[in-house]
Amino acid sequence: MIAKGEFTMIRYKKLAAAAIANTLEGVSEEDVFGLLEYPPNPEMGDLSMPCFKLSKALRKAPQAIAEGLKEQFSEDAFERAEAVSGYLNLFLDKSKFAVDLIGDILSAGDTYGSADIGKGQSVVIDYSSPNIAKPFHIGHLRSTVIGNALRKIHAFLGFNVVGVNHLGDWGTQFGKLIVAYQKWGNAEKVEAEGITELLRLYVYFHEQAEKEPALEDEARAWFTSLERGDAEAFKLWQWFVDISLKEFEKIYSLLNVSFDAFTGESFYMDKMGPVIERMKELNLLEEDEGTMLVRLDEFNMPPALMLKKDGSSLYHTRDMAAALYRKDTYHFVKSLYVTSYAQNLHFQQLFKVIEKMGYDWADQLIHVPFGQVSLEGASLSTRKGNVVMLEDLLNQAIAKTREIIETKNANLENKDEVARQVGVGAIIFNDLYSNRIKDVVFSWEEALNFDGETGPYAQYTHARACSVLRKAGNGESIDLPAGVTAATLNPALLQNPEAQGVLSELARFGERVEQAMEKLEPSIISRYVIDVCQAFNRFYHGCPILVDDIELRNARLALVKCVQITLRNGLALIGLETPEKI
RNA sequence: GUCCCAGUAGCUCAGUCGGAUAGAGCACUCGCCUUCUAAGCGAGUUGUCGGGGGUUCGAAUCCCUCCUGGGACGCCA
Repeated sequence: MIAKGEFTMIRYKKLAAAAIANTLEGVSEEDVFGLLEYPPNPEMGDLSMPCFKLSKALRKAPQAIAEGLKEQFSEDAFERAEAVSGYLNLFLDKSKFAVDLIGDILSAGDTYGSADIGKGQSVVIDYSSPNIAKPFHIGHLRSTVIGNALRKIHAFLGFNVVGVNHLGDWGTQFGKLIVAYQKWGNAEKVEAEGITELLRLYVYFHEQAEKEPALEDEARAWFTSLERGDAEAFKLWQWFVDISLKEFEKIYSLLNVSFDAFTGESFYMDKMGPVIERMKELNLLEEDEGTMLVRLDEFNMPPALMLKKDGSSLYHTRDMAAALYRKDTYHFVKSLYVTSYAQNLHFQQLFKVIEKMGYDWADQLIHVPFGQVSLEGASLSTRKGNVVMLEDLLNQAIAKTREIIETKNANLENKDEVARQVGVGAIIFNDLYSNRIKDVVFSWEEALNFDGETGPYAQYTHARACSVLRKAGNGESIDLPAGVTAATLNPALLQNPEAQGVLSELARFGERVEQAMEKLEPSIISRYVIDVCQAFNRFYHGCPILVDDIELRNARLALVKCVQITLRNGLALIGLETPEKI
């Protein structure tokens, strides 16, 4: 049995490292392991060690070292070694490796690629966090899908994950909304049109307030009542929140995204007082022009405002309370904030203030910034109407998918469900495909492109693998036919370049998952999935699977099953569903 | 003005810890469905890795500097 997280490739790397370290004076196995890398192409072997760094210590030329190592290298798991221009190139015993790897994947199934490195540790992830009473547009998509992917990646690695939706559900805008509703709104219309109507009232309030500034005072007064627990204000606020949540839930359900807690800003209203008191006790607060702030000069940062002139709180205050609450409640080893890079300074300040309060876990707070979305180069603005509603985008993608299915696979049984899975997959994948720090200029054409490195391509490839598996069996199940196992397959039949290409991709899954976790970068998984698809499609076109030769057929089928498992697991990590038929 | 981030093929982007000829997709041209899903596969064209210095056996990657673009910089979040 294989220990969870101990992947085939890692085992072989360790064997190679041990064998090499054995023949080198004063160089540890760990050192060698760290030096090992994957050669750029298969002719150069499966693993390679550059000898340049050893050159100084050993007082020998790299090529001489490589040749010396080649002479002494002895390890059953490898069939040979070569010394090429300063590199020691190792060639796996392909048969042994194929059997091991396929055995690992088949026995692990849904857990292939997972590990338990996070066992017993909690990670809090704050993501999505839209504002109540404002529509959910494409600008909110990134935080939602990046956070969702990080959540799944951490869970896959054994962490206990707490997904938090830090809703923007508090602030003076609710006073404005109450005033606007009472003056110009009606219940039926709000119930019928939801956020659309709330936004209309909100915008109308601003238009009127320009002519009649007293409205602003009225709004402030209502918000004060709300903070004091006024029953009427609270009832309206709760209603607005419920209406918004109902619409957000619709989006989250389309996206297949979920949370463990919906603790928004309002949740922390009674938790900020104690934090302010504590900062006062520690002499961190300084009065300046009537405000209270924390100086951060020693970190070369501007001061962090904690209280306004009128004594009310700011986002820093709320985030302080939230950070402390999360530590007390969840005992996290990492607490992530998935927001746009526009908030870089805010979070750096926040973390420093917590450090200054003496909390040694300040370094467990991590901002996960991502690039900004713009529309035709102009920034998104709800009030200017320069915005694309996420629901519209998703529906367009679903409709387009539905059309394609109609022309290519009209007999598919559950077309609507598959269209949703693939259409939504296209949108999610598109957002997770490049490094999260890159800015995105939204384009309908690109978002709805299903060719090449896209979600539909990956899902299609998965469905294609399923199709072969179905045809090999009873026409329904995608399980391998009875008797096809790693132990019985003939690995010599998987030595052609196409099959080898697939195997070497499959072997790297576990390392990629860990990399994605360390760098907090879902795109590493997206890229990997595409690499697997490309290798598999090459194999698919080059090597007929359902051939008469039963031994060859079974060997190839086992490989197809491994691809199907890896694609399904990989796509699940970035939040894509994997229909078996498309 | 100060600080942070980004700059790689016509476009969108990968590029591991500094390693071997800098890679994909899109677009364009051509070829491939009487074998398993053509949302696919193959072939072809495309590079001052923003510029200039430096460190190194070796730099797209590290350091310095400049240019361009984006962002942040006290009472919004």
